[in-house]
Amino acid sequence: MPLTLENIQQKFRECGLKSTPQRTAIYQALVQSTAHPTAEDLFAQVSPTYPMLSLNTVYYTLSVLRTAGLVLEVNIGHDRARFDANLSPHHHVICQGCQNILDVMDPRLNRLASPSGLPDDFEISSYQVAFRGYCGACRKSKISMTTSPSGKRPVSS
Amino acid sequence: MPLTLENIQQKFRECGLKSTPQRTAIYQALVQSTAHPTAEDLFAQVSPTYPMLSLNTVYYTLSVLRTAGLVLEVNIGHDRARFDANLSPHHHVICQGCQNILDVMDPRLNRLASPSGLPDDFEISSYQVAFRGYCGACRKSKISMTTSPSGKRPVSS
DNA sequence: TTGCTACATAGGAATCATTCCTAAACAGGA
DNA sequence: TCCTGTTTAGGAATGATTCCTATGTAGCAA
Ligand SMILES: [Mn+2]
Ligand SMILES: [Mn+2]
Ligand SMILES: [Zn+2]
Ligand SMILES: [Zn+2]
Repeated sequence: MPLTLENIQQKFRECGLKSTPQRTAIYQALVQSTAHPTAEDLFAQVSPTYPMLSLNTVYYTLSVLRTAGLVLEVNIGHDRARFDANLSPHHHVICQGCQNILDVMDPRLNRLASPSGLPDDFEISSYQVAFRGYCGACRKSKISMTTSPSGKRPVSS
Repeated sequence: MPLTLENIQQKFRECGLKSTPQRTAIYQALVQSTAHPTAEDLFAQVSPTYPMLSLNTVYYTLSVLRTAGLVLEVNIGHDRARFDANLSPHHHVICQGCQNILDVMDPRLNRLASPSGLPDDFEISSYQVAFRGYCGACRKSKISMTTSPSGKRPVSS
């Protein structure tokens, strides 16, 4: 099933969500992306089509979609919140240079045994593996960046 | 080796760090804790002994210790930064009720194979597994908390 | 022991992502 | 078509973290 407008609107109806142009555009932009964008990324992408769009609405919409279970908040580190409409179980790798986040679909990671050594009454409901490293582009430019501890984004897809 | 003052001061010297009362107290508080405290947690703990201590100094000290490799920033989610002086490789579980973070020392988790499906030029340098769930105390009180999406901390320490 | 100097501290202001507040617009059902 | 509860936009508020800067001081050398 491709992501036609009717498809999105039906998904909203199934979740009991009103279907508005802004909400549809924000969700569609997120579904089409594999970059795990921030609220501001989505705002920048949808804004040209809806010049009246408020960043506030993006935040509100994302919280609604998250509550409905259509969107996941994928935060690696404690910087800006990043979002993911890919609901299939998977993990992530973040480039410490450009901060780009890639999906890691390796099915072995979805079978990790419950960890030992926890209190008996602690109940694990989920887990996420966050890999860190450097992408090819950032590895090449890493030599010249001895000063700043956190690099800028050279390539952002 | 217990954590005497001389021990801490020697460790600072080995890293080329000046040894000040504030710095020593902050690091000592972090070493003694297993709670992965925030900067403000540490400020609250050290403040009574050093009433002139600035929260700013806590942030600066933590960044210095992190750069020196004596302290790790353990951020699960993108909320406040939390710190860890436990340098042995391990992972974490966070209670979604009280936000307490526990260490997960299961050695199996330190042997995960490099994930498949990544671009060839991506170089993984580390990874961290973050488990989520509910501790015993929060499970018991979860029934009465249908309204607030993120609960308060019932037990902290 | 004394003096120098680079680093550390404290306090205030600035930053910035996110949330709160509120009035107007509107989607969806009656 | 009308009503009502939701959604939106915009402005203000919040709060963690960083920036700026003057003063203090640890560690080294004379
Ligand atoms: Mn993803
Ligand atoms: Mn830990
Ligand atoms: Zn990169
Ligand atoms: Zn708990």
